[in-house]
Amino acid sequence: MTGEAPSRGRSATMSRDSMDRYDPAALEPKWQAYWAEHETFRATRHPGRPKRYVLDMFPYPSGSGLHVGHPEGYTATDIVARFDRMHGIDVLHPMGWDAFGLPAEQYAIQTGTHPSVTTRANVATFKRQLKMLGFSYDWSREIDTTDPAYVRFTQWIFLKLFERGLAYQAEIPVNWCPELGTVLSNEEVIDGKSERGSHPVVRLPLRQWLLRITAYADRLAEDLDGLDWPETKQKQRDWIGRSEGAEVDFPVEGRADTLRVFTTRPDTLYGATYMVLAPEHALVPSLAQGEHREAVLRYRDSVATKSDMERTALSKAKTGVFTGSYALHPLTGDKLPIWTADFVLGHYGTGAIMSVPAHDQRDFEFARAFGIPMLEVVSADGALHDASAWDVASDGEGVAVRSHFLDGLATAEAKRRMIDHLVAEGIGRSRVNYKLRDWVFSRQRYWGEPFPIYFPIDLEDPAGDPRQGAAHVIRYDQPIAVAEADLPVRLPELDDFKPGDDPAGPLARAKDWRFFQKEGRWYARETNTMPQWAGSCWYYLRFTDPSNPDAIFSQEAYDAWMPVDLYVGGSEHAVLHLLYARFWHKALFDAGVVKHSEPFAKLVHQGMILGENNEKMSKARGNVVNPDDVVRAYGADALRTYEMFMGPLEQVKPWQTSGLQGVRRFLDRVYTAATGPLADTMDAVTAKLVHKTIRKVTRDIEAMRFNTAVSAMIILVRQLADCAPPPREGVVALTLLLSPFAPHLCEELWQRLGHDESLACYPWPVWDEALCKDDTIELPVQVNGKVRGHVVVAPDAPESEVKPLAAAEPKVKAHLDGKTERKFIYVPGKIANFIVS
RNA sequence: GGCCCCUUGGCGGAACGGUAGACGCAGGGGACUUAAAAUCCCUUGUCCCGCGAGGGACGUCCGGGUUCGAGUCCCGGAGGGGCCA
Repeated sequence: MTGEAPSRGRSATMSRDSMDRYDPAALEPKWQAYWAEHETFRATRHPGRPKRYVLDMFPYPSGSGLHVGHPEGYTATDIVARFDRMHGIDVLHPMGWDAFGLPAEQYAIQTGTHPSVTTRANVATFKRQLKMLGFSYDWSREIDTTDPAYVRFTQWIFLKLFERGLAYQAEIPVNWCPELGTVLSNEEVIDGKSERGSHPVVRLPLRQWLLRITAYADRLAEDLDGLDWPETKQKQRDWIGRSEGAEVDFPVEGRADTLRVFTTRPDTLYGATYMVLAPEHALVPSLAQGEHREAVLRYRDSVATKSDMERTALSKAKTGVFTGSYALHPLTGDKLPIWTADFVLGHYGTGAIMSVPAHDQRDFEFARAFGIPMLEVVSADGALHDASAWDVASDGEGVAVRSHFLDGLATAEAKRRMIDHLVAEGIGRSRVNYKLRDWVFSRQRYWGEPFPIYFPIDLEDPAGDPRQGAAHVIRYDQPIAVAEADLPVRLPELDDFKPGDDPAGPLARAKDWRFFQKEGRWYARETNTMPQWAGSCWYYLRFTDPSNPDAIFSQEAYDAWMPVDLYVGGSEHAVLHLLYARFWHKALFDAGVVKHSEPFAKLVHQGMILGENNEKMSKARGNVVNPDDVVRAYGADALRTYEMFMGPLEQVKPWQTSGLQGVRRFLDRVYTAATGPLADTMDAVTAKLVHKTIRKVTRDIEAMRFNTAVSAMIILVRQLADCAPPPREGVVALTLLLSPFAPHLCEELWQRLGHDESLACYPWPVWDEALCKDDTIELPVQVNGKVRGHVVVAPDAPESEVKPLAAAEPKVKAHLDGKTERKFIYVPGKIANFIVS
């Protein structure tokens, strides 16, 4: 029977086959409809049951729809969610849309289509595709960050940050992208170009909203320790970039000014031979003296367009200009020339450094380039050397030399003593510096959350109407929070979404929206909008109570589901989204809104799926695989199972349609085996394999090793099909084991096996440990570490039994003859090894 | 330049320090078929010896080390990738 395979010819003449065969195109919609109708995956808490919150990073619904990379992580979480439900766990597994963002707005600018229209259409496509793949989301919890009901609480959180002094305005040099008409965060600028679209970016001072993430720098770094996260933790630590050191004040010769520098090596202070200011440092123009002035200013202007990366690359030739001024060494009184150079950044530390060329590579190269002397003050061996003879700086630790009261001290101790001395003299202090900077939070765009902030207006003519263009001054220094009851502040309708040259952004053109009168006084709304990160900073919280009309969520809902137990998404969000979300969560924790200090207990990054040619999938490379096509040709279950079978979840791996074909063949075999006649008894060998497979698949899913779980099931179905007919018990077990991977197929088989209800909450099969044990094994026998033969013994056979057997095995014996035994190693169940000579 | 990760057949990948290459793909051979597709079965790391059964050597990027035993642990190097500069 099983040998009589169903015919599945491609040609029309053969398609009249009436035999029962696996037809995902019919099966999959059937079960999707069943799940929707029965609300199979509605998340509800049952008293006394454990809970699990299994979360995907929700997508930006782009115009091009899902690509095969999306279902990778989504399938992994879906398997975990389904597996947990079958273990009697209450599961929250939601999905939503991170729907604000530039592409919809760019499209609006080009076509005049309102971004909300584009967004709605894109969401519909994404939702259709996700449903097509059979993910067990609780769709009643779907959220959309652009929904005013959601925006209301994004704004509410902003007000919490504002109240707590964590949101503030500043006139700061920002990354202005004229092409996009907006300011970009440092993270969004790559190589002096916008991350999106690669447009040039220049630095301009603009009024911006900033979030004081630096106030949380230490906690963001320290609390990583308790999280079950991958290397991402180290990336975040590096990004925060905590460094301990000292601030030192250097008087400027002949002036009242002081140059304050930050250094991680206060122990090298006696080795400082010159000073460097960032070209944008406030004192640069006034320090540029006499004949140097013009060159300094010209140099400063030439640097304005360079990116931080270009400026600080170690490999690049050092440039810089002498200002003509001198600082005085705070301990020796020596004159130190003050230079300006682009390798010093205005926004790191104090924007000024003391240069110790003997012990810092950049300082070393700079000093070399400009003939500045260098002085060794840290010696690896305690002896004195001539630094000017070196090829590279010596930036390691050692013993202080030529440093007066520090001489002979090891670096760590020398740092401490120097800081004590600076404090005593009142010329310096211990200081922690961070690479992390406050988060530029405003964008000059339309399609984002409006700020719930407005400002008073001073009118020249008290009777004037600013909407009509009456002369006025907006008092940006007096921001006022919109009352909670008035949230959300909705976006005005516009028909022109272009950013224009006005850094106030397109909302500034909606005059009726922007200006309003209250108790006789005119006010102006903030016209900036929030960046796309805002909505994704807290969506996991809203999923616990997505349609609560009164509050961000109820305490019961929060307690029911938080924290997120498993969070899966791409590693491209390792520092941005994941750091921002943790920051908001901690601020909400301090505000008493949430009860956990961290939102995401366990994090996993799925690896990217490359095109069949091993390159990143992209339209330009023409190697994009469309899930719609795959599902049409092979079925959603085959796509899901294949993506899990490709290799370890975290790994980058290339798509292979032939591999997908192989998985489809596997599903065909399962269908064929399960839908034919079944036997009510099972032989011992098959029973053993069934139980071993249950154990392996269970453990593999728990460890998220989905690829090896699939491989175990492939082996099992072969064994079952070899039985004629296949044993019912084995087929039942396989159906349950495979169901998280191929849920449609397995629901169908489950029904055919005589069940009226979905298997979604049917208890997961359990294995009999006794049945998993082998009675005998083929124990490999080595001679001097090389396998020479095998003996069949019990796994736990004693050495006294194994050794004579092994020695007598002919092939082993041949290698033992004439040799003297030195040692015998026996690891029961693993190996026997004769050491002879 | 720094930090981190990776490197196993023709390909994707398996392997608590214990028989390297499970499973899948691709390849070869066969069954079924008028033929093809589909399906099923066998086979497939490299080299050497042997008609054959079989036997042997080599083999997890390279060089060292630890160990009875190393793909796995340690040190050094090369190549690739990620993040940061």
